[in-house]
This record gives sequence, C-alpha cells and structure tokens, in this order.
Amino acid sequence: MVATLRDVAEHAQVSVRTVSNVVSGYTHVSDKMRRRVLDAIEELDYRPNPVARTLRTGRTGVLALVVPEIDLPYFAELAREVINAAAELGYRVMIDQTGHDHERERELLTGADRTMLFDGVLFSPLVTRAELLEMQASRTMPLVLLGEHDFDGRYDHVAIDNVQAAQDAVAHLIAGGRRRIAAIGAQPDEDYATPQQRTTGYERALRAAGIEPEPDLLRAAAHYRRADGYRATRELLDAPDRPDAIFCYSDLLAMGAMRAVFDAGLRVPEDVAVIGIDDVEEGRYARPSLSTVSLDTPFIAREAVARISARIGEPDAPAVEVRAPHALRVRESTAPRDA
Amino acid sequence: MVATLRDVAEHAQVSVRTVSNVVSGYTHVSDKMRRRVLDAIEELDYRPNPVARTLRTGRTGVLALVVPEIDLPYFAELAREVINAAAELGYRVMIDQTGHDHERERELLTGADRTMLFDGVLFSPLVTRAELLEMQASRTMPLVLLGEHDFDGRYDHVAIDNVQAAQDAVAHLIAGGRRRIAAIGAQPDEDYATPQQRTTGYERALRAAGIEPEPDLLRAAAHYRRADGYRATRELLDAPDRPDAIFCYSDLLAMGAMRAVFDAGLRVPEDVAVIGIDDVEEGRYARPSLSTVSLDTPFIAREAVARISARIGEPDAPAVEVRAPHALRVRESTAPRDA
DNA sequence: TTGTATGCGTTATCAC
DNA sequence: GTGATAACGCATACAA
Repeated sequence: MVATLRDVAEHAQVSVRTVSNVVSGYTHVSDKMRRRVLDAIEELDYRPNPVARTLRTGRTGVLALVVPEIDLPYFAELAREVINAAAELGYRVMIDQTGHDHERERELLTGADRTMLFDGVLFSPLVTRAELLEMQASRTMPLVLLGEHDFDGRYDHVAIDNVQAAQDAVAHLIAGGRRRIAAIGAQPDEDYATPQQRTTGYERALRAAGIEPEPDLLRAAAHYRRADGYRATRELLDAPDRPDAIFCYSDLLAMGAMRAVFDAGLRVPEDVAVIGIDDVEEGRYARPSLSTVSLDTPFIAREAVARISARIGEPDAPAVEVRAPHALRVRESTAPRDA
Repeated sequence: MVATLRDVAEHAQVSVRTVSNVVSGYTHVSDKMRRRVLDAIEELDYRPNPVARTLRTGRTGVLALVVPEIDLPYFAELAREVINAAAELGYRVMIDQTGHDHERERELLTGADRTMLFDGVLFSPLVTRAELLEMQASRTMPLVLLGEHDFDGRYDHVAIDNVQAAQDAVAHLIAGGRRRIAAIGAQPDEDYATPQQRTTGYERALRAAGIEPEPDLLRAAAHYRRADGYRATRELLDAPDRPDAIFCYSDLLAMGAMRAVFDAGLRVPEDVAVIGIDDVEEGRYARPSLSTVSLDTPFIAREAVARISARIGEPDAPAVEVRAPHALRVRESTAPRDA
C-alpha cells in the first residue's frame, strides 16, 4: 500500500515528529536528519495524506466558487482567473453551479449541504435575493460576494459600480445619437440586486439626457443567455415603434440581440446599436464587434481570493468592500448614427 | 462549536455506533432509536464531518476534471455537464487547469501533486503526449480519458472518432464545391493524438475527392483560441493562392478565422467557407452561423462519469472504450458555392 | 533539536 | 439491535 508518516519514520530511523517537521518545512531540523528523512521519503515514494492533515488542522485548502452556470462565458473567464489566483495562495477551487436554483443557493449559503469541505465560499450569483443573504448572517462559513453591491458592510464583497457602469453604457448610446433605447435583462422579481442597479443606471442616463424611460422598452430576461437576448429583441422589433439601440445587461444577451436584429433583416449598428456588459472575448470577435463595459475580471478574481483568504485567517475582522474598476469599450456595434 | 457524533450520542443517550448507523442510513435500527437520534441531530444541528468520513473510508467523493483552460467554451460546456452528471452519482468536481503546461499535466497524472484529494481523474486534454500517458501506467489513481482515442485499450476513454469527424467536415466542404481547402489546428509537436487524427481525416477526405493535400494549406495553431485562428487565417489569406475554404480543429479557431476573413475584406461563405468542430453555442449565434461537427457533450460527460465511477469501484476491470456519436451541423458558414 | 503520546470525527470490528 | 473501542494519517503539546 501507500506509505505513511510512520513508515517513513521507521525507514529513516527517526521519530514521526521529525518526519512531520521535514515535510511541513519546519526550520529547526538538523541537516543530517533532514537528509535521512528526505531519502526515506524518496525511497518509499511517500506523499502526505491531505485528508488526514485536514482533519487535524481543520483546513481543507479548498475554496468553493458558486456560479449560476459555468458555461456562461463571463463565469468561465472568472473561474479561470479565480482558479489561478487561488493556486497562488495554495488553494484549490471547487465549482458549484446553482443553475438558478434558489434551494441550492440556500444550501450552499447556510451550510445545509452535508458534504461541505471548503474553507470559504466565493459567491458570484447572476442575481441574488437579499433574503438569501439574511440566512448567511447566522453562519460561520467565510463568504465573499462577487458582483453584488448592495449589502452595506455586512459582507465582504468585491464588485463594480453597477449603476455607474450601466449609466456609462447608455450615455454612450445617447452620445451616438440614439433616442429610443431599450434595455434587456431586468428581472421580474424585485429583490435582485444586480439587474436593479443596472436598471437604475439605465434610467438615470436617460433622464440626464431629457428622455423619459418607457416601460415597454425595459424587457425582462429569465436568464442571461443568448436565447434570452434573442427572444427579448424579437419582441422589441415586433412592436410598432422599434428602438434604435439596445442596452443588454450581459454580453451574452447582446450576442443574442444582435443575431435577432440580423434575422429581422436589420443592421447593427446602422438600424439598431447594441451594447453589453462583461467584455467577454466572444464579443471582440463578433461581427460587428460588441461594444461593452469591461469588468476587469482578473482584478476581481485576485481581490476576491485575497479577501476570502484574509477572512479565513481573521473571521471577525470588519467586512471589506472592494470596488472593482470598469471601463467602456467602444467597438463596432455602437458606431454613431451619422458617422 | 459544531456538534459531533459523540455529542449527538450523549444527547440522545445512545452509543455513537447507533448514531452513525442512523446517519449512514443503515437499516437495522429500531424506530424508537432512530427517532431519538434524529431529534438530537435536529436539536444540535449536527452535520457529519466529510473529512473525518473520508479519512476513515478512503473516499473523498471528489472527481478531478483536468482541462487546458476552463474558459475555452467547449471545456466550459463539458465542465457544466460533468458537474451535473457527477452530482447525480454523489460526486463533486474539482477543476484543474493545465494551461498547456506539461509539467502540470505530469503532476496530475502521476499523482506527484501532494495535495490530491480526489477519487478519480477525468483527463480532457486539448492535446496529449503519448509519453505522458506512459507515466500513468504505474499509477493507481483511476483515470478516464476524454477526447482521445489512440490508446489501444490501456485506459478507459470516451471519445468521438476524430478521424471520421474531420473527414465528414471536409467532405462537406468538397460537396459544396470547394477545392482549395485549408486546415488550422495541426500541432508542431508530433505526438499529439487529437490534432493528428483530425489531420488524417482532413487528408483522407481530400484524397477521396482526388485532391492532393498541400503542406502550405495545413497550418499549426499553438492553442485553440480565437486569436490563433485569426492569425493562421491572415497568413493563409496573405499567401498568393488563397484557399476557398478553411477547416478548423475547433469552433473557437473558426470564430477567429471568420473574423480574419471579414477583416481582409472577404465574405464567408461566398469567398471562403469555414467549418469547425465542437458545436459550441457561440457558433450558432455567430454571423454567419458556424457549420461544425457536434460532439454530444452531455453524452460524453455522462459516460465519462459513469466510467470513472465504475473504475473506482473496480480498479482492475478491463479498460472500456466508449465511442461518442458525432454529427455534422450544416449552417450558414458553408453554404454551397453556386447556390 | 528530537521523541512520545494524544486527539481530530468517523466508520467498522468485535462483543453482547 | 446496540454498545464499547480501535483504527484512518497527521500535527502538535509536552517531555526530554
């Protein structure tokens, strides 16, 4: 079978204590001892059992990254960065998909899941009910929120300024000569933070330009997938007075929206301008390339991992809010009206 | 602190053995005992410690999914399906990115990684060196290969027929009236299985149509990202005698290829037809929509998880090869020449 | 600096 | 059917 600490100790004629010291990189070990132990380890092909170590220390070295669906490009790109950032701090990452299932979210947040084996949770919901977070209040599992921004200092979180990001996007459309600007991505349910904030930014930009928001131009999207953007856009184009621009709450929605515009025999950006949020690579290669608001995912990932790591080390420290930068990326899909 | 089995036992006035039986769903427990235990569990909010359980049983309930980069859409979609399929069998999934790093691949394959804590590995490389797999021969970690197909019964694997898939794609181009057909995705290094097989299929289709493969039309791609497809396509278009069709070894390469064609002032499919492999959702919404070979990812994922689960249960059973179905998806990017 | 002994929370082996 | 108890492999308090 596989060698244990004890085997190594016997083989090297030293105590388990010494072997453990060597393995854990403890400094106060004489060179000759270390040599003997290292040789024995080599010879027996010994590897520490991470499970036993965890049982003893109480730390698993695993972080959970909770996302709606890992194949949404934004979350895939986020996951990539999180996994890399976590690796640098010695953590591994377990990905949990909630699939928009609130029950699953609740389990993860409250620790009701009987199989939890991580030191902390990075929770990056597409949309979160405030109520869900209430439940977490009682729990002890370290938690960092990604992408949310409305929880007033009760939780660590790293997020962009959603209101401002949306406002920037819409202001850009207005600057390009658009007046009938639709928005896709509102959520029917009221207590979702992210879409609400984006709607706020959307309306704010409109009003700043003297345009009164029209309820008919604000469309819901069940999820944030291409099909949802496609569907919502068809509805917008079928309506009597069609928009001349569409602001989508995600790049994926925007990809669906663009395709719907083409299928209706119209052009982007000539007839309808389209802009998204996320800046996923897909949009940069699309035709036309997609204007969007870039989220600096590597920054978010690095910061999130740093935060959860700090939280694990010091559970009772005050919550930290990190504001991630965002930046408008102007591309072909929003070329000005009369250029 | 958090309650343990012992606490529950004391509270319920029974032995730990009985509590353990109840928790593990053991049948031979009297109803009154079970009731008492359940009440105590409820009252103390007891949850089994998965780490302790693992130390005892030797099984972690975790599977590793090893991919080059999780934000390559094909792998993201695969991961999604694998996570779901694994959950149905009671497994969780840890994602490891090799980042095309052979050293990292070796660690994962040989178990040299000191922090391994999974019951089995699902290895889905973009490209694999045969030599790497040699190393695994000595190891005991259950392994299932995804997407590879050339290892003659030594390992469990589930894969499509890469040669046939490539051949189908290229035959479709030929049927559409194309003659100068380029291929993007060959690997400079010779012992990569997947690209080699696709090249074989490409050449076979060409010869079947009486076309002699031209070395200049077979382009390498370091990785399988959009930028690689873009770069290779530019080179092809800059050459004196440009191709009238491009077969890409991945959809992502194809997305980059299409963009490069447009940027060169040419049209897809009129001037250059483009086809990929993978059938990721992005291609279905692209303009033009991307013809491709569909890989039935849900099937692959389900089958892979079933295989690794079986392998874990019976380490010495003979290796199983599962052939996953593939299907040509004809879309706009390969509309016939004279249609 | 190194050795000995205990316990982390389970499951499983033995008795009863 | 249930109770006591020995591992699982490691880290560390305490001794030497």
